[in-house]
Amino acid sequence: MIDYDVLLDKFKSIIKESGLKYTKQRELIVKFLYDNNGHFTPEEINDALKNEYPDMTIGIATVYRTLSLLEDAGLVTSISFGAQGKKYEFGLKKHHDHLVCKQCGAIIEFCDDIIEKRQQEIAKKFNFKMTDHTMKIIGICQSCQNQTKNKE
Amino acid sequence: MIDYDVLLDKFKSIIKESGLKYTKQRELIVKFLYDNNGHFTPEEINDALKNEYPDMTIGIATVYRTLSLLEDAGLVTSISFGAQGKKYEFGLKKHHDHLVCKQCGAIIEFCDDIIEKRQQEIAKKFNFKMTDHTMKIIGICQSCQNQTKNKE
DNA sequence: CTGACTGCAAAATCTTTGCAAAGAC
DNA sequence: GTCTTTGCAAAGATTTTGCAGTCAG
Repeated sequence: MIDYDVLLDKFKSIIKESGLKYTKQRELIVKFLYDNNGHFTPEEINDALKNEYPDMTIGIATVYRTLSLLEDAGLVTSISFGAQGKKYEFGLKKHHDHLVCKQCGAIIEFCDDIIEKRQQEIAKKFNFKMTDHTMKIIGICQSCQNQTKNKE
Repeated sequence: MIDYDVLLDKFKSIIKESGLKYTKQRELIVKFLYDNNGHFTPEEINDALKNEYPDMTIGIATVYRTLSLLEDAGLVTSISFGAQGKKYEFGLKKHHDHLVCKQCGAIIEFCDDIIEKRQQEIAKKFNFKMTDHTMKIIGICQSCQNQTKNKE
């Protein structure tokens, strides 16, 4: 996994190159996603930061603006849930896909070389310049399967 | 492709089994998705139906309610676009995945057996009861690539 | 008839925007 | 100092819900 200092440098370069400014808020959001391995809604990120830094006020609008900025820069990626919005995760890890439990919302990550390779072949076949790809396997996770059994 | 009459029968059985009612509005929405091969937002469907049947008033709420019903029944499937909502398509065609152009929003469908098979293996590996899966390859489609070149 | 469905409008979500004050460079 | 960013609150966009009337079975 990329080192936090390296990440910070990368982030600062991107900021600089775009003529943007480096602010505490932006750093905290990057740091949060770096430190917490997982998938978060903008609101969750906002709440967590409020909790962790009670003396700072970070507006939800800033979280949205920053996430959108970070996503453009490729530092975070998002996974969407229809009308129920998006969840964000740190983007500079090895590419991976997701298993999503439609009952409890749990997300399991996995990576599969066969699929990764095949996706590239498909994009090529359609003359598509692939910039990203996502795969979601939707279903019921093991623990939810067990719960359902118990209830019946 | 499944015949419209067969589809209608299927739809009616589902309706009956669930103790629901068969209404003109529901039929029109199913028919629209059957007739129009493509991906539509609830609003697009609503507008199209308003256009096609000017003497009927179909509320947007009904479209949402029906789509959700149809999705549960497996007759339509949806593809999500983050905060920009969902698009729906007719669901009883061969399973397939999507290439999405992030510039013009075009959606190309494709189907790949290698990926389909691999997805099942992965779900099994994680003891996941797969009910559905989606793959999106995001990028720039060929015609948008050409346009960008011309502008430069 | 009875209970489900509909359209409407109001409410609820989630996200974006306008603006004055604050902060980065 | 200048120009971007921020937080707030208000505005937008999308989806859901409550309700009285309507319609299918």
